[in-house]
Amino acid sequence: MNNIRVRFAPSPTGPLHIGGVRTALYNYLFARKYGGSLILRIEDTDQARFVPGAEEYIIEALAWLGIRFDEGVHIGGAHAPYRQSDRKPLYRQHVDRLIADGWAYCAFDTPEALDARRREYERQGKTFQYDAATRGAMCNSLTLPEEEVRKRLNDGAPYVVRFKFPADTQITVNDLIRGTVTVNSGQSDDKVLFKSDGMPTYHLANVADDHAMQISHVIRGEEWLPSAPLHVMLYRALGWEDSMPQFAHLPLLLKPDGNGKLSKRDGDRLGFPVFPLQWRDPASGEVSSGYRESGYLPQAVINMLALLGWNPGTQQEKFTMQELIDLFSLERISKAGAKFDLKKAHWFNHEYLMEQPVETIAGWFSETLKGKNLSADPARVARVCRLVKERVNFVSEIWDQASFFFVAPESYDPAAMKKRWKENTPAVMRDVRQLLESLPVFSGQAVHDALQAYAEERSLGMGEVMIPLRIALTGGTFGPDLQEIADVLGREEVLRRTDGILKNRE
RNA sequence: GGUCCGUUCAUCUAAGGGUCAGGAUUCAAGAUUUUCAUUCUUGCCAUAGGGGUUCGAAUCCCCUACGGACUACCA
Repeated sequence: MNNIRVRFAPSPTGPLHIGGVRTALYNYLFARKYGGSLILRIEDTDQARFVPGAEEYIIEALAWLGIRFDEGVHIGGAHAPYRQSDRKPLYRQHVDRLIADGWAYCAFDTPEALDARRREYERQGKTFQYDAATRGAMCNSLTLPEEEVRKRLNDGAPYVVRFKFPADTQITVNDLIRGTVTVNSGQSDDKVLFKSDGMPTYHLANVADDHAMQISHVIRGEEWLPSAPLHVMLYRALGWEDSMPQFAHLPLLLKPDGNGKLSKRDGDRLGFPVFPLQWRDPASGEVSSGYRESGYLPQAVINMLALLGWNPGTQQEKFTMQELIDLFSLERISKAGAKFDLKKAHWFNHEYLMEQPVETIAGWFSETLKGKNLSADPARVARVCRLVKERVNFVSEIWDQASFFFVAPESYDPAAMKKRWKENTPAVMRDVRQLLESLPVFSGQAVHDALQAYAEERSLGMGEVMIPLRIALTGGTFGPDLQEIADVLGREEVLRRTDGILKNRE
């Protein structure tokens, strides 16, 4: 119907981090909003950094978050293959054409030679750059005699292909978020397009594939802005300028503490996951936590990420995926980097947790119980969840709030005892015990009424009666309505715990 | 070092020349409650600095400062 085609093109060098997830999300929202297509392309041109399992991880993580693709390495499509290593033969022709047209050349300098050259410049306080000014002094097809070049190529000598950046032209990149960015070509070095291992570099592969896959908009992180002029030049050199995609460079996600862009290594150092899913590094065995395993709901992660660098201009803060799709626009993406806000992430999760049916929450909490070798009637678990859910941000916190429903307290909060367990309390508790035992019908309401009557009769504050009982039942001064607690626990257990605390204080 | 990008409360951000600079999160206080939490109410807190342009600037321009990205045969 229309020609909006965008892609998310991660490199399988490890787990995706939330910055990457946000890039994927924005691409997804943009595609959906305009009825376009989203493509998942795997950019694995660096064989040395390939990490097994990373591709599967990326697919699973995005699926968990509800980001769906129309074409991609995992589902195929009209432009398959979608993995760059599988597209290897396709790149060679572009390189050959660039060389033939004088846009690129072969360079035979060894990594060691380049290193030496860089060090030499450094000694003189300068920075070496392989460009129009220096390429004439290097070992390449521009400086070597034609015959020598042919000989080296025939002999299979290792070489790379470099882009021949013009010495002095203005290159303009039109960015949908930042406006016009102009740089002089003289600032750029002759980037390697084709490596000695026969694989293209990111720059060539990216441009070639975006063109082949008819990508209309390149929405990617700001770290790519400096190389965007090269990409523009590449489109021009390959004769594709007319169908060049539009660029939108997203602001970076920053570390919440100090400075700098959020990176994979920040991991759990800062108290929040940087990965959508838990990741176990296959080489080191090191485990990094994920949002999913930490108890975040995918909707919360999506909502939080969507607002890190974008907003609809209204005061609405909570959005369904469909609302995000309807509201999204590239124009409303901010230019400055955004710091991750842990507290707000918690708040979002709380909000979405509250929206879940109690049965769902109870289902999750049952797993926690199972893990502790506790079993309970589903109706009872659901009831407990209903009582405590508003007090937590994560399902994992329910246990902290509700363990006493399943296990009698083994100790009593010293601070609470000090403050609330008075001299006359044991006597009061013995009366309370008596009262509850003789209740004709035991219910939360009955307990409440009986204690209220007792307090009035003895001219005691409700707190003097209720709080010690609360401590007896829960171990501290926290938790939901005491009447509800008593009701769930039942007479037998309430009496047992009352005895328990009295015995403990003797 | 060089090139490019950026800069509104602690954090995410709104206000695209004229508003008491708004909202959310956090934090604090109050109310409520038998506890804690929730909830409700209130409060604290910002246009980096300096120059212009203009009747008028958070908004446009310049300089400075600060921050960031990039500067590999990595993406």
